[in-house]
Amino acid sequence: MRPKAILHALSDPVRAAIFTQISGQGCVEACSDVAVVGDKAIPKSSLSHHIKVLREAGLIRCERHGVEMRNHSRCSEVDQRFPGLIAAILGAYALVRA
Amino acid sequence: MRPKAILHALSDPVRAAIFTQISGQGCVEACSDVAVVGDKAIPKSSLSHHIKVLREAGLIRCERHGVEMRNHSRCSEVDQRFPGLIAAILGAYALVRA
DNA sequence: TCCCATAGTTCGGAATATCGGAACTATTGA
DNA sequence: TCAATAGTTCCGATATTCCGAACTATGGGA
Repeated sequence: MRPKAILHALSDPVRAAIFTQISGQGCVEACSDVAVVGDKAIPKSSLSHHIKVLREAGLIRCERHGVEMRNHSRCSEVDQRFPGLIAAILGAYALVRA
Repeated sequence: MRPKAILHALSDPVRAAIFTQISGQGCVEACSDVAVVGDKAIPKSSLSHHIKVLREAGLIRCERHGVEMRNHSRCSEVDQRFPGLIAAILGAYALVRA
């Protein structure tokens, strides 16, 4: 869980949106067919890649539950290690979107 | 000045170190020959590129003074727009280095 | 004025990363 | 065992990164 990987992961607006969604909803994200993030259609192979990047950055944890994968935010763990980092980043994106 | 560009710029530890150095010293950075950032030697073409990325992200401002270029941190302007962002990022790197 | 030295940028090619369609694997239910 | 759904891996096209070499810009002499 290094800053480099976290920043790289969240420097992509699509991944930031995915992470926001995972953090907000507590979990889940279907890769099947085409998923929609924000208002953009993402092919499942790309989504799978994005989720891998988020996982390897330590931002989310993935568990297989039967046929589907559940993605959980590791927000609190990251925040414990790097206080305020995630809030500042997601806050910055939110400011732009507003 | 978008979060995407800022995060991308600072997701490179070398650029984060350059930015920290510029923020700390107020300015300056010689591209001539080979510069040293942290304890790593950086060819001047790479350094020039890094500085361009920082500039285009809105993190620094560059002024030519005679033959040399002076780089100033735009930290306070960025902080006004995205409160806490830079502090959180540089803080995260500092935690790792410590 | 002309040339040199120094600071920095741009070019170009090799290495590397990204995106997304197609094929593949994994799991469950019938 | 087969079908359906969820997700991963492969691979080719495209874009990015890195860095040496060539180039540009500025100032200071002779």
